[in-house]
Amino acid sequence: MKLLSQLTYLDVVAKKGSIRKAADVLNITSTALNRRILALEDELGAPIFERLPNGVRLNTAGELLIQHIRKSISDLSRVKSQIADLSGIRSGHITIASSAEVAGKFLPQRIASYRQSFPDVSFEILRRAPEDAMRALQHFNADFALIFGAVPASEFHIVLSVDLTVMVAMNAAHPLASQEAVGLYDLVNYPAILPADGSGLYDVVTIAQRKKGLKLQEAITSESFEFMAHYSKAEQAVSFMLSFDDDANEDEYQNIVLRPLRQGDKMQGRLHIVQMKGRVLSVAAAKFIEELRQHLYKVMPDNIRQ
Amino acid sequence: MKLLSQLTYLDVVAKKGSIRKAADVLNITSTALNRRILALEDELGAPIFERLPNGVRLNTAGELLIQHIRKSISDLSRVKSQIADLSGIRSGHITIASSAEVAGKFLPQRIASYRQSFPDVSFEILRRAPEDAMRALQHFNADFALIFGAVPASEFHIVLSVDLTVMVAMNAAHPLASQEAVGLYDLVNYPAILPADGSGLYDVVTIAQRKKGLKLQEAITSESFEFMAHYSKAEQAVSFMLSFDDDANEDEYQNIVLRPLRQGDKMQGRLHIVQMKGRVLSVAAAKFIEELRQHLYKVMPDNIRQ
DNA sequence: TATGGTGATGCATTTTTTGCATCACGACGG
DNA sequence: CCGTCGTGATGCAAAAAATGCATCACCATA
Repeated sequence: MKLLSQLTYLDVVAKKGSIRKAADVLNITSTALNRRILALEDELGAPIFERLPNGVRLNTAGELLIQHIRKSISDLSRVKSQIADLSGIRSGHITIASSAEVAGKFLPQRIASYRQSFPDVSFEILRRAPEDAMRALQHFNADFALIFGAVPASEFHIVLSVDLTVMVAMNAAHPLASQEAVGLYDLVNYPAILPADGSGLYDVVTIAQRKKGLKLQEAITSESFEFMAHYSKAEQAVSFMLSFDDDANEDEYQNIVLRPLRQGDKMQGRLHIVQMKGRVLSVAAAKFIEELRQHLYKVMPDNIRQ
Repeated sequence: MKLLSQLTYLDVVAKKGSIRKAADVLNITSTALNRRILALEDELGAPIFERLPNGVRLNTAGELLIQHIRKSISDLSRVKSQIADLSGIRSGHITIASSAEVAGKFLPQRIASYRQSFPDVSFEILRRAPEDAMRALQHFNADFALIFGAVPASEFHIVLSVDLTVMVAMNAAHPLASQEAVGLYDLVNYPAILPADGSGLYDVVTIAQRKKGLKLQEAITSESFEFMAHYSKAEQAVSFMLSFDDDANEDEYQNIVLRPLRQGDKMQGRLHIVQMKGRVLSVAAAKFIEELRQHLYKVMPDNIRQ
């Protein structure tokens, strides 16, 4: 497409840090790309990139420009989506930066449900720790983010927040599985599988330990919640997952059961649906968020905040 | 310039309502312009213009797109200004939509003062009634506006407000000129030169008349404050002007004197410096507003609001 | 010191854009 | 009712711009 090409080129070069590599990705020769950059710098009257021996890097002017370009690209695709929507096409593309805690289980179901109504909308899920998810928003690499953890309301617009309860996940044959709810102190007797540092769930579990003055056996740390769940089948360990449904205590992973913590030991964290302040979402994205909102209101109306 | 051309073309066509006329302005043939539009519509997959027998008009999709394009143009020129500022060039262009009440006298002095520091910054003044000034902001035809009258804070960001006192302007030989302050009831004896309907000053004067239950002799209505001032020299009439300086009672138009209204008869209106919500101003424009602010604080510190 | 990577550049080629002439359509006026 | 005028659309040739190849100069690294 003509409108975007010039903008996209710059974006790719900035990301790749090399004109030749960017040209490779863009399926043009480095000569053409190089000359576009030179022409642009000439037009602006100032260089955009620093030339390093091993490539290029944005200078201050470039940082200013690329910020505008990324916003422009993002806005333009939104406008395109709106225009398509006017024509009754109902197509579009939604990019979501999501914390791992929700990317695995909650999101797929919601997307599938949404795509039953709008099969021409495509999705892209970026699995990002909270900090990286916010960066993706700032760089317009994601339309919105699902962040489990703290979000500075000064920089971002929090569309919706929901309190999620941490559940203890374990093998069905686990000694604690027979109890309806488990105590935090019981857990110290078993190896614990903890989420990686930087994830919101890690913070919640860590703070809970500190508050109760106890220490779990950190047997395994993993970035993958799928791994955590499956590993629980192999060893009598305990791990942690978020509950999106107050009823279901059984996880979709066979033989894994979820048990709540006892009253007083409950761990809670907050999931935020976040977008850039001042950003206008595409029709498709706005509808998807509306679908998320309605689902959450239906399933856990008491946990909604804001 | 390459980046803007494609965008500007659309903007001009939308404004002219005719491809041929727009092509004329842009110094290209209508063929080239027409084909650009066709190519763009092809790329978007939807028409942007309605074809009428006597030209073209934006359709809904076009309205969406042109809004984005105007914002893009405006943002890009801001970025350019910032980049130029980085290079220490301190150049730029500032477009101001200004109520007539301030465009004539107050603004020129401020601009001249500013340009002593930054001679490479160029200015463009759009003389607009409040409603039109706001429209100019929304269409990104102006960086900011000076509006004398009410501004809905929900849609616009009011950078600064200042209360301005209405002065009575008259010939130096006018019977009322000997008084230090004139009463509103005195004015009914003389023909009055009133600003045009739609201007903020007209509203202020009208409301004051209504409140006091009196009626001025509306001899002349004019959109031009210069005309009003000069006409006062020719006839023993009274007109109204805003005071930007609590000291000076003499206007720069020879033989015209300004007299305040008596206590209790005072008429006041508010001048707002307004920009679009969410809009980021260019370095040059931001500095100019800062200059305005500092000047107003110096000259009339007690009248500043917000 | 040799090597492999980087961006810049001259020149021929390809692709794109532009302009002219012309068509088809609809409004307006005699 | 028909001619005139202005509008946007389009085929074709010319002009302009972008591209690709080969090559240079530069620098880090081995």
